[in-house]
Parts: sequence; C-alpha cells; structure tokens
Amino acid sequence: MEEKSLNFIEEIIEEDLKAGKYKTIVTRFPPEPNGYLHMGHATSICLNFGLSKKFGGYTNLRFDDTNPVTEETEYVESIKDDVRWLGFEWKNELYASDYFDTLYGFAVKLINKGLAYVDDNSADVMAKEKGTPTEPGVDSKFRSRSIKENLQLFEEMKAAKYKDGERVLRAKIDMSHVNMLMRDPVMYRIKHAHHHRTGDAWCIYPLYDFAHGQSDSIEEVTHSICTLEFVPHRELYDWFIEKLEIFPSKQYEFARRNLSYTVMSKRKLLQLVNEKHVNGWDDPRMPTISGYRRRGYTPESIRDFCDRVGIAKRDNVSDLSLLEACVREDLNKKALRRMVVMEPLKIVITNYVSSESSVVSGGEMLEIDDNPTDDKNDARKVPFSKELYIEQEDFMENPPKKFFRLFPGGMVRLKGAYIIKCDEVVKDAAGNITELRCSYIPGSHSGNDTSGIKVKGTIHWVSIPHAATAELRLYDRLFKVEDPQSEEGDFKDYINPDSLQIITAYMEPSLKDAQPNTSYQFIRKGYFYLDKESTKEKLVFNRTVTLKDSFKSPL
RNA sequence: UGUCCCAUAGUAUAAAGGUAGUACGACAGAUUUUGAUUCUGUUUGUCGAGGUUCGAAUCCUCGUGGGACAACCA
Repeated sequence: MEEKSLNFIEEIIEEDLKAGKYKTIVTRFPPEPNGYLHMGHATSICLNFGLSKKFGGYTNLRFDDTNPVTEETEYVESIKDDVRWLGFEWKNELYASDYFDTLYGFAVKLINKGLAYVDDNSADVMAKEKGTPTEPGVDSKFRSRSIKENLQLFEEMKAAKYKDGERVLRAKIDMSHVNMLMRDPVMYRIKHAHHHRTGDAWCIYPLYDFAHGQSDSIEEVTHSICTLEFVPHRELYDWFIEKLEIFPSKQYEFARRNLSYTVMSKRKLLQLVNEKHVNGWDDPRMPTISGYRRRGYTPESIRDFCDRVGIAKRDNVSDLSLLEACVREDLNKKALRRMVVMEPLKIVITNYVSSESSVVSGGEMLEIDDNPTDDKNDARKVPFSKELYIEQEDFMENPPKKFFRLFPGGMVRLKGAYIIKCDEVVKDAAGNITELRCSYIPGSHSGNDTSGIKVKGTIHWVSIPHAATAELRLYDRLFKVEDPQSEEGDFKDYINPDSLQIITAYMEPSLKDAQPNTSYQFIRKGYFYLDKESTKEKLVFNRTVTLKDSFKSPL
C-alpha cells in the first residue's frame, strides 16, 4: 500500500509520539460563537478531527466565549449542527466560560507571583505607552503597585465596583519587548454585559490570550492548532503556561484557507448578511457550511476538498474549481437523472400518434435510467407525447459546423425516446421562433433502434401536457474577481450582481415527488437540490453546480 | 526602515541532501442515447545571487517579493 505523505503538523505529531512525549494526542476545535462556520473552519475541523482520528486520541469542541457582547446561543447551535453535518463527533462539548473560576484563580496566582497588576489608565493612554513595532513602550505608572493592592483592586473589579474601562488586569512582562504582545498584555477587562451562558455572574472577562492557552492546558490539549495570525501570540501562550506551571499545551500554526471568488472572514461575511447582499448566513452563495449544505453540497465533497487541498504555512487562495470538481465527482455517483427544460421551445411531432396501449393520454410511457453510472439499473417512467419542450439553445436556425443539436432539416435523438427531424420553423409576425414542426423516425425507439440512423446529438425534453413547473435558483460566483480582499477599495465593490438568477422551469412529472436531502442531476444542466423554502405547491430547487461543459459556443 | 512567518507549474500540495511528482485547471484525442461520465495523451514549475557538498527545491549568507504584529476582538 502506498503511504500518503504527511503534512508538517502530522510530522510533528508523529515525532512527538515516537519520542513518547504523549501517550495519546488531544486536539480541539475552538470557534467563537459569534457567527456561522465557513469553509476556513471546515479546513480546521477536518484537520483537528482528522489528526486525532489518524493518530489515536480525541477532539473537543470548545466554544471560545470570552466576549459576551458578540456571542449568542444561536451561533452555538449552528456550529454544532455544522460540525455534525460534516461528519465529526467531538469527545467533549466545552466552553471557555466553564473555566471562568479557574481562570480567575490563575490570575490571582500571577498577581501573587508579582507577574500581574491592575492598571487604571484608559485604553488611550495604554495604547500610547505601548510604543510601536519599532519603538519600545514605557511602563505604566501603576506598574509598581504592591501585590496586596493589586489583589484588592482585582477583587473589586470582580465585585462590580468599577465601570467598563476603568481598570484592567495586565501581565507584567516587558514594555520594551520586541514582540508587542509581550508588552504587558491585558488579561482581564470589565464588561457589564450579559453572557450567553454565565448570564450576569461576571462583569470581568478574560481576553483571548488569557483564556485560550489556559483552556487548552486545562483540557490537556497536546496540539493546539490555529492559523498563522496567531504566530506572535505563541510566545505569550508559552509564557502564561510556564508562569502558571500548568499542562504544557503547544501551539502550531497553519495558513488560513482562502477560496477564489469569495471572501472568508466572519467580519466580511457578517457585512454581506447585514447589508442584505445575500439572504442570510445560509444563502447558497455564501461560503458558509450552512450555505453549502443548503445549496446541495455533500459533507463527503467538502471533506474531500479539504483533504485534497492539504495544509501548509504559506498564504493561499484555493481554486473554486477544485471544490466544484469534488462535488461533481461525488454527485455524479449519487444523483438521480431527471429531465428539466429551463428555456422552453415548443416542438410538435406531426407524425406521432399515440399507441393504443398508451397509459397516458395522448402519448406513451418511456422508461429511462436513473443513473447510468450506477449498476442498480433503477429507472423511472417518463411520459412522451406529440407536444414537447426542448431547450431553446438546442436549436439553431443557422448552425455552425460541429453543432450536434437540432437545426432545419437536421436530426437529433430525444433522450430515452426517438430520433426526430426538424421539418419546419414556425415564426410569429415579429420573426421570433414560436414552434418547431418535426417528425419522428418510427423505428428509432430508444433501446431497440432499428432505423439504422446515427445521430451525433441527444437532447433532453419534457412533454408539455404532463409537465410540472418549479422555480430554479441558479447561482454564480459571489464576486467578479478571484481575490476580492486583495483588490483596491471596498471588497463589496466587486460583488457579482448576477450571482442569483431565478427562472421557472418545466420538469418531467416524476419531480413532483422530489425529496429533500436528495441530489438530482437535471440532464445536461447541472446538479440540483430542493431548497428549504420549497413547498408541495411551489417547488424550489437550488443549482448546486453546473455540469462541466466543454461545448464551445462558436459565437 | 524593528521582530517574526512564508516563497515549488495557472491554483493547491509532495519530494526529510540523491530521477521535481500528484490533484484540479487548460489543451488535444478515443468512447458515449447527457458536448456529462470514463479513458488516453499534451502543457506549464523550484523567486534571485553567492556559498557548503560528489550531489541542493531541501543546509548557510545576502538580496527580492508577499504576509503578520502598535483591539480593554478572537
């Protein structure tokens, strides 16, 4: 068996295990519940859960809920749904807020060690004293407070004696440290805000740097994996763990996953939602997991995508076409084939007379495969009649060379039915084509063709008297440019105004019973999936992705 | 004019000092009752300059380019 090469994190883990550093590895997926999960999170989820699965161990789901003003239970629920949907099971469901007591104790410990102090300065003053990346900062005048005074003030902060912003607790490290994060970072701030889980029990909340690593340590996370922007935090992460003398979790960073023709930061996605450029977090155009789910992507295809893309430490923008290739590959195996006409052109088969044994009025029932790539050979019945719709684009009055479809005097096969010939083009007074009059070749019945005629093209069709209708939502890329965030100006200037097109289509009647959570391939058109807004009376389908189309229109 | 991270086909990712490979894309052809699928083939790459070495994508130095860092966000 061929061994797949390891990525750099897998290599680290393998070495750690070989060296006996850990008996078993523990990872965690630590979202802040302040938005919906997107494809970047999917990468992180696949990585973290994949690692513990591969090397033995487990993964916790931990909500990094240390900022009560941005976090909501709605987000917690959606995050859990998304992780489950992707196919992963966490060992423990945990919250940073579970550790507020412990964290408070850690802070007291540092004060007692003379490694933390209460600062009364305003945020402005502190920012000024902090210096810049090239200039050292200066010590706060409160830096030398006694341990006793710090202890008392910190307790008073907790006891709601002060207003927001009046005081903070800072680590005492080094105001001229080359790493800005080591210049006495704030550990606790006062926020008289309602927390989604702890309610009003607290009015001081730890900041990321005094919560994340500590939570990792409490859970004995062995490999704490995050994205590259946290590289400068690692030094502080290690400092707190060392001074607190707690379990030495280790942080490793990889490059955030970007996708072409979209944006991938919660802040930007939130803007798209709030400013109504899309219809909510699960709008099928969004790169959110819930958006992809609603659009008809499968968890398998997203996992496959994450797998194929891999991880590394350099900035990247993955090709949307790879994601699309992944869904197509998965859906090609699973999707039921159906015929749907999106831009109808009426044809009348002048010489067609329904057989006497016909089970449908004015026509006959034909049996057509559900999925030719499948050896189950399931099929459904499709009514055929004298009046049909075909796609407008499947007919050209003056066809170029290599046009395999219908044209005056030309022949095509109707999928699963007969070969027809176009005899006459009917136009209205304005010269628009309103109808085609065709004749069928009697011996050309699908499956037992005795006509001896070979045609180059096969097109799909729908019987007009039997057709059902549905709304089709056709999605295109959300942005006009590959990497909207690296363009000049506001990323929203690059929104694709045509990212959603809504049409009414004519469907073969079997689709009246279309099921939710089922992918259909509308033959020659793409993969479709019932939307959550669909009803019995009005069917609504989302186009998951088009079929690959190598037909080059000569125009 | 600081510190840190990064640099391999168009994109993404391998090659742990020893033949630069894979996937997607693009292009061409075969098959096809979906111009789909499937199959075959083609295309394109180690940021630059030095150094170490029998041998460098890999190690070192200096450049160049991109990114991160000055929130009481995460």
